[in-house]
Amino acid sequence: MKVHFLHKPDIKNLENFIKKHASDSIIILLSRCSVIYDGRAKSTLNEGDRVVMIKPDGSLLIHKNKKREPVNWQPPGSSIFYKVENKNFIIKSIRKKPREVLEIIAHKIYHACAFRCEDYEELNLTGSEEEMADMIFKNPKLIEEGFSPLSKEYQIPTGIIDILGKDKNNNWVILELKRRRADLQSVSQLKRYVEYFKNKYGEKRVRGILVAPSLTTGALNLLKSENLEFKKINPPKKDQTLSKKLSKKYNTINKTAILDEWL
Amino acid sequence: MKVHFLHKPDIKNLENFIKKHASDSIIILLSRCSVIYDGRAKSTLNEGDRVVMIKPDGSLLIHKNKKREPVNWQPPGSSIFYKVENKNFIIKSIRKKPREVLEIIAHKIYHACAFRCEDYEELNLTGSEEEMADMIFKNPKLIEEGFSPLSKEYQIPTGIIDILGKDKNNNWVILELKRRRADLQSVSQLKRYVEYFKNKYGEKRVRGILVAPSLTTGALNLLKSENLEFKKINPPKKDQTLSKKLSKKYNTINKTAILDEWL
DNA sequence: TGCTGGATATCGGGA
DNA sequence: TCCCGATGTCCAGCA
Repeated sequence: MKVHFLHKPDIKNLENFIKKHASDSIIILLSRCSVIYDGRAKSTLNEGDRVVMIKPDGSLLIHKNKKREPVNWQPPGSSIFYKVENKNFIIKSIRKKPREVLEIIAHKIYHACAFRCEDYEELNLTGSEEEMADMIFKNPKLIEEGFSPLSKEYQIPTGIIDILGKDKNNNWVILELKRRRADLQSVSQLKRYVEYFKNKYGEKRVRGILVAPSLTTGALNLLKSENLEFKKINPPKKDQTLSKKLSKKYNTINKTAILDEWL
Repeated sequence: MKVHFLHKPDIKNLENFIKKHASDSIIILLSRCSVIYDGRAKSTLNEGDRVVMIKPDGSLLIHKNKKREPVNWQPPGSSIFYKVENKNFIIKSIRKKPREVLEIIAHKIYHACAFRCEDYEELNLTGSEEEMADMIFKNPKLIEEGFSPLSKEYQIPTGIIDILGKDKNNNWVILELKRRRADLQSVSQLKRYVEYFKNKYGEKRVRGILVAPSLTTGALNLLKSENLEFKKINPPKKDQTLSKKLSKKYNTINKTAILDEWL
């Protein structure tokens, strides 16, 4: 059985339900609850309806009816404790380092599910900064004619340079890559690396280039005033399909047709 | 009725179920699905068991059985479409700006819930950077004797200064606050602000102080070499309780006793 | 709407 | 473990 559930459970049944399933299933509780958190910060949340999700890896999420972010949470590795007290179902999650304690006082449980979630597939993502770096390494003249990349992820005391290389005049070139619009922090980062290299090799032999699809106005101004450069490059997106097994299974789905119908 | 649910629903029933509830309820689907995303980046996720959560504000989350983060998602404001095709239930979420499209191909739906989630309470959080700023404004000698804060969130072309003030010798003092261990980026940020002020008011009349509970080694080295300063301060945590109504309702719960029992 | 920086950020990689 | 930076970061506040 993939899914077990209790509708409007008796609180004693709920306790057994969680005891039975929490180790290998995602537990979802539709509940009316209050929440107390104390750790890196500290918070309270008064009584309201929320979705509580507890994963077998110790992650815990409490979701309101809005936003992408959980209102309270614990990261993987946290330990779960629970008990019944005064007709409330109380869940406590403890993270050891840093020490953080989260307590859910569930006044009502409307519905509980346990989902034995079998998943052997990982996300295949394309369009990352790393892929920009690979592309530039394979095709350095995307930056400029005569550019030679020498090192990726080159470590210096003030950080990690995305790509270090030399230009056709043998100047050092430091690239800072951003997959999205670059901002002031991106420029600061590049400047920090360039300054270290200038201290080491002399003012006139080090160039810094910010590589990104675009720049904020503030970033552009700072870049200019610091004599740093900008090269517009978009992160590459590889072609992707779902696995063959899948395409076969559902080969009558015509994605273009779906799109036409919807858009 | 707070909660409606379908166990092993017929796909046609599911369609009606979602049509009926999606506008005012959180929809949770325990499903076996594949996911395609294309937007700022692009991804595929092959068939596996996942929890899908759709909120009335358009947020959409797809959770695997591990980690705090959803494997795929859409932020609030996205539009949901759905339909049945080849015995699959297909959900499409479209975000307009930036344009991002997410498609869930649900091969099986094990269980579906709709939760009319009524929640009028907001999170009360303490221990933020903003509260550090308030504390320093009220009690400036936490920084040093004779420090006078003049402005909070002071905007300059290269960013926003947390606290701008003067010391007892009438030097400008720029504070950069961090609620947690400060790193290289924190130092760069402070340095960026200090450099703007030095250009404006002269080298010797501007000090920069990083205010945080601690520093990484790299941050400390950079701070020293740039003649910036460090002041160790922890973010304050206010006393908090759940609302009176609540404490009254559950006044027999003794939190200390709970802690003793558990820890 | 764009810009800026905080966040209980989370997460992964490297030393 | 600490350090460092990416993230489809999300999100609020402000000009």
